[in-house]
Amino acid sequence: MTKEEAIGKLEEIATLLDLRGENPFKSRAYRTAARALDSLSEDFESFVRAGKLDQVKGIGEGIRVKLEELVLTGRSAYLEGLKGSFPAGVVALLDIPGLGPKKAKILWEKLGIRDLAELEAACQSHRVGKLPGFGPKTEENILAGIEQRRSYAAYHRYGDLIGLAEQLVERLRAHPDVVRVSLGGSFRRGKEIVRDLDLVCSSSKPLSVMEAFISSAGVQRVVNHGQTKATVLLEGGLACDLRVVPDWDYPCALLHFTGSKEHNIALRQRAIAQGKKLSEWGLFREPRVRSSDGSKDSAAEEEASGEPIRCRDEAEIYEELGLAYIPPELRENLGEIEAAESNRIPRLVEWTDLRGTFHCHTTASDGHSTLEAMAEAAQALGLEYLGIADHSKSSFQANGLDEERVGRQQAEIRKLNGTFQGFRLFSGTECDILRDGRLDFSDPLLASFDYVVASVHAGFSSSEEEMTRRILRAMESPYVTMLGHPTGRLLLMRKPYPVDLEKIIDCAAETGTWIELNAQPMRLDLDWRWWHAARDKGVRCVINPDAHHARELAFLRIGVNIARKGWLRREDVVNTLSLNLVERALRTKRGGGG
DNA sequence: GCCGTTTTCGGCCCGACTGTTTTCAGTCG
Repeated sequence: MTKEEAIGKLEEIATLLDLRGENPFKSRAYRTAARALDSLSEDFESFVRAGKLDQVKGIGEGIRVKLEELVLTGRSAYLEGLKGSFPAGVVALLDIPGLGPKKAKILWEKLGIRDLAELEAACQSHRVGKLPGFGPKTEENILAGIEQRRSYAAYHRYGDLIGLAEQLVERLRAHPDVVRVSLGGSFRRGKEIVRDLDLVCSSSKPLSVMEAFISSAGVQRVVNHGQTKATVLLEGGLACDLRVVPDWDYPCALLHFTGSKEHNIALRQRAIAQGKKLSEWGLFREPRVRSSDGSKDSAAEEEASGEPIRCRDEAEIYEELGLAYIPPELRENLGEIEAAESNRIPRLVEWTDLRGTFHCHTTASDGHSTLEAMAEAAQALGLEYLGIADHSKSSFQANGLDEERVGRQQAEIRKLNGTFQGFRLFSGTECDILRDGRLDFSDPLLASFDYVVASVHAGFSSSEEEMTRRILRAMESPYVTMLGHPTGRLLLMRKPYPVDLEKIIDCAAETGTWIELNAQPMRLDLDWRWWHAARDKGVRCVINPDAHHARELAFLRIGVNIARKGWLRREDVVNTLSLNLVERALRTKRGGGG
């Protein structure tokens, strides 16, 4: 049993205890224990087998015994007993916003509701609103929550699919009959939300590749498959399409299946204007006029297509159309074709351009890695600096730091900085923007940090005017270096709070406040759609992982993808600056030179 | 269920918001 699996089991126990209405501190103990395991750096299984669990703070006699059973036998009688006391679907009720363990328990006990479908029916027949503690508004909210869940179910977050997507490509690449293979679709374009995965590969033996694909591990169901095309459902219901083409068709197939549709349409129109024809089957010169019934039979189409123009890769197709190469992230028909025409495609920022980052948490607030572990991980990634920005005191739920603990952390950072060579920790804070736009710390305390990330964590229900005023006021502060996750959205979970982003962007440009591109896969906030315009107004972007664990520094890569999608260049991203230059940049807004 | 100690049991993170209720419980961050 891996550590991650054990953590999952502990959390499952905690949830089930909540549902049973047990002492809330008991379930909290299981969650605390799960967090304690998460921070463990040693090899989990040997650690448990060596009987070292009792050294871990947060794991006492009771949980230790259950963990040992889990590791030695792979199961837990206690957990199975808990599971047996509820239908499996009851746990899913907790996914509906506004439904916690107490209400879910009432629904199950009083109305016998066992899953979301039954809950929906009960709300529609107004049986829920009659329960004590429930009312018409709750019924409405539950129905809206179920609807939202349904509409999200078909989508997946980019960040959640990276591992799986890369694995699929590697597996195909290793196949002896595969010549070239790539991901396509919206995933290749770096969209934050994707519906399915598209794979394109070239081979002279498509059947053998197809067979390998549909029988590979992780495929739950084969929806359909022929000689060149297959659709399968992977675990979690994610659909994955594979196209296999002869190698000379590969560039056009990849271009076609990468999209976007709008980009493809624009490219085709351009081809037609040049007396050419572009389709998934290839690029052709002097196409014959299409038959009047507009039929799309592929063989007939190829025959009618005219003389093929051989292109070795996508770049040659663009070249043939008189365009500079357009990176997949930009293929949304949002000006990239015009830019490619006049050779104005920017050199987009790359992961290796990053020299450091800000906005990371440690065990001092709600992070799971220590200051030392974070610094170590940053150096292992080759970064020159790392900014620590734990929560401020108003974020009780996140164990925010008060003035005294801030002082201690700053001292700790100074001490650690004395031990580094060519690396520096910056002392920052993720300071709450309070309801009236004031900051959670006094100016003198804010001045003691190297930088300040200002973020909204509460009062999401303010009107757009209030929220905008609140954030603008915070940005006016000379101590606020950057605005954290500007819209507070959680992809597929929570809508952004209402805020006038144009005003925020203008204010950022005027005050010299950086805007964060929060690279947490759930956030990816500010959205890529705003960055091109923000950049043109002179706003600087800072890509931050919002890491709560040392391994989450890797989120930076996802952030860079989104920055690329937002047309950002190296010079638009502050944390591509070297340590020396970034030190000056951090002082600029405070009037300290730079 | 864990921790720390007043070493045998009490405290465990807190405040705002929503929708219910008519003074507050449940949920959320």
